[in-house]
Parts: sequence; structure tokens; C-alpha cells
Amino acid sequence: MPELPEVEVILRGLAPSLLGRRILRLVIGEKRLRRESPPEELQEWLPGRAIFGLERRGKYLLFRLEGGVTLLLHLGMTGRLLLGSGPSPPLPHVHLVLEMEGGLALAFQDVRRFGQALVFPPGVEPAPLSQVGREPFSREVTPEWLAEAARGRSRTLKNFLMDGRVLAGIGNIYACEILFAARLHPAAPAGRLSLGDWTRVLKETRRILNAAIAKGGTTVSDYLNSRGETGLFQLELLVYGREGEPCRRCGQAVVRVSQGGRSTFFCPKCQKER
DNA sequence: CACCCCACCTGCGTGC
DNA sequence: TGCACGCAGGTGGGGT
Repeated sequence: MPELPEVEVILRGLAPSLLGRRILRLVIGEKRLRRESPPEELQEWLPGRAIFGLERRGKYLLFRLEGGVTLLLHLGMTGRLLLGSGPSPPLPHVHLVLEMEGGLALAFQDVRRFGQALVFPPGVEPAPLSQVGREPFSREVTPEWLAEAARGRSRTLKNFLMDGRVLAGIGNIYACEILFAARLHPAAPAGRLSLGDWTRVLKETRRILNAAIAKGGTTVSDYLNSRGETGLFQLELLVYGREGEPCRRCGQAVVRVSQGGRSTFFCPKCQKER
């Protein structure tokens, strides 16, 4: 589910409630997530510690805890982080509940269990972060850097955009939207774009991610923010999920193709292969 | 190394 | 109604 904008919206929703607050107790569900620290480790390192920092790296959320402990969460496809106060009816598919000071509770719910919950003791660098690429909003990301990263690559542009080891946080929905906005064909070889192409890609990437954050993210089926609300950016999608519907720019039917096992939506008239 | 494909899960919509 | 199938915001490991 969540790509960079959704994780960012969740982070901003959690921060006012969680920062400075102490974890009192941890409840762990029956089934494991795809990647999850052993229950003993979670119980050893989380309860009793206050949360003093919340950060996002790509689609990862980092909880910085007292004493240099880091809790790393990834929401996979269907993960949600829901804030609740007081006793509430137990939700299905909840894998972790952080019971906080003041009767607040944070539940990690994940139907498909592709999510991750990993704890790292003081001094241990969270390993998954070493694979995370640059942040799209970083000044280190320029059209020149993108062109260099793509140089000699035969893989498709859409595949390249979704590679979190290059640019972090762009998933299937936003990759489709960015390429439509930049008027580039998703199957174009990444290594063949001009500097002008990369300039448009970067500009549209930042514009669309910012717009999606401002709209509270995109809900196509599962995504909810930390208060249990849907996003609104799905109302602004121009190609994703619109197979057979008229392109909002030229009227041509939007096409769906499969790239690397994922659906790609694009307008064959606006996004010419060159 | 670059690239491709599949595995990992559950639920939902569609068509027979 | 039941069932089989395809599909879903992601990542990572194995093969070529």
C-alpha cells in the first residue's frame, strides 16, 4: 500500500502524539510478519523507553527510542499504524500494539504480513537502511545524478524509478503518475533518456509526491492514516487504475501492461516511446 | 554486477 | 451458491 507520501502522512500524524511519550507495554500477535525481530528481542528493547524521534527513510519509519534503540517499521502492502486511546475492540490482523503512557496505544495492523518490524540495539545500524537510495527531495538528487545512475542501464524507466536503492519511496502508483506527467514511455530504456527528460522526471516526481502528501496520500483499497482516515489523492490520479478510460489530456484510452509482474498504466498517445 | 522472476500472504471481485 | 482465478501501494533471495 504505502509509498513515500502515505508513510510521510502517517509519520506527521503520529509525531504529535508519540514524541516524548513512553512505551509501557508491548503486545505481540500470534503470526509473524515477513521480517520481524523475535518476540524476546522486541520485549527486551521496547517497553520502558520513551520515543524521542520519528523519521522516514524511503518507505521505512524509524522510531528513535531512549538509550539509542531504534525500531524500524515497514508497512509492506497492507500495513497500517493506527492510534487509539483507551480500550477499544480488538482489530483483526494486528501484529504489534505499543501501549503508551496516558492510555494511548499504537497498533500495527497488516493483513498480508509483508510488513517489517525490526528492533536494533544501541550502536547497531539498521541493516535495511543501507539498501535505501536517495530521498527524492534531497539536494543530492539532480537531473545529472539521475542520468549518471541510469547510464548504461538497459532496464525500463518505470522499473528504474521504482528501484528503492536508487530513489527511495516511489512505488507502482506514483511511478505511473510521474511518467505520465513527464510524458515518458514506461518501457523506455532508462539509459537512453536525455538530461531534459531527467529534468522533467525529477520535477514531476517532486510535484506529485508533494501534492499527494498535501492530499493525505492515496487510498485505492487499504491505506488509512494514523487516525483511520483515507487519503484523497486517488481523486487526482491521471492514469493509475484507469485502464480503458479516456486520458485526461488527450482522450485516448489509458492502457494497462505488465512490467516485471506489476501493472503499468499509461497513455500510449501522450507517452510516446522514443 | 545487472536483471528477471518468483515467493511471501490474505482478501476481494469476476466469471463460469 | 460455490469455486477457481487473477489481482493488489513491497521487498528480497535465487537464478541466469
